Amino acid sequence: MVSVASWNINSVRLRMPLVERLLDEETPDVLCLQEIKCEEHLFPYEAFARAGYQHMIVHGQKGYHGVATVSRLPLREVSRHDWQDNGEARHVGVEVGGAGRGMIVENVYIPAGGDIPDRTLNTKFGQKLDFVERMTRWADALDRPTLIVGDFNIAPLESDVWSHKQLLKVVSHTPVEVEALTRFMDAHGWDDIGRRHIAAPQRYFSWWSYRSADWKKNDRGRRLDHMWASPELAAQTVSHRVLEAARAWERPSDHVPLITEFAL
DNA sequence: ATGGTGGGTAGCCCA
Repeated sequence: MVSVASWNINSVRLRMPLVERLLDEETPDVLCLQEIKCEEHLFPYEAFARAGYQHMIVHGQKGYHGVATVSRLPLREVSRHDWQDNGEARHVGVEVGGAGRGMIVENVYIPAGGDIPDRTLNTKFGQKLDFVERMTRWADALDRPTLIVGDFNIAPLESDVWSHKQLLKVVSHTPVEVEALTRFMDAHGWDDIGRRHIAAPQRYFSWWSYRSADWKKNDRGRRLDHMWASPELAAQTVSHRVLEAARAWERPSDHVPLITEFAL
């Protein structure tokens, strides 16, 4: 069994106690973090090593974005793409286990894309679409079973949001974003592990805005975080969970962790 | 229709 978790942590240094709680309670073999918000030399390497996660691949930058993959099993970095071509740290790819025959785990943080869903009025929205388009070209050439996880910042299905109708013009759920993400899915034939285990139209959210007096009561969530795999790898999944309780932990991230177990 | 909160870091950007 190998388990992989993904979590947009929104500052790894501030929320290291929450990360330690997750590692202690769930003991995933691999944890992919997004929005670590620190440079590589400021990453809390010692705390992860103390928790039993001695293998760490960090792609950080000052103040914004940044991803890290930590593991109890040996890791080897295989790629570090800049799909936006602007120097932001939003991806790292690793191989878990033996070189050439281990599991490929791609950890990605797709840009949020700003507030206005129009690339002529909002550069960031165009950058988001271009980022997904470059991912699509990359996925088209993949030649190994791969797992890709992270904050995609797109909720593609109607049941991935609290109100399909009210979010159609809200960045993260617009048709143009969903179409771009669908092209990415089709380029490799990715299997959406989340929806394999919690089939639509069941409620499935991974993010609730901080800008709500009571996130739980209103439950205006969205599924922005995903775990997608090559079909042969997805067929080996035995469980998938959304740790919704983590949204109520002390000083929480606005995202919650996802965990998938593989029978490998 | 609007603004609401949170994090990093230095006078705003990003989510």
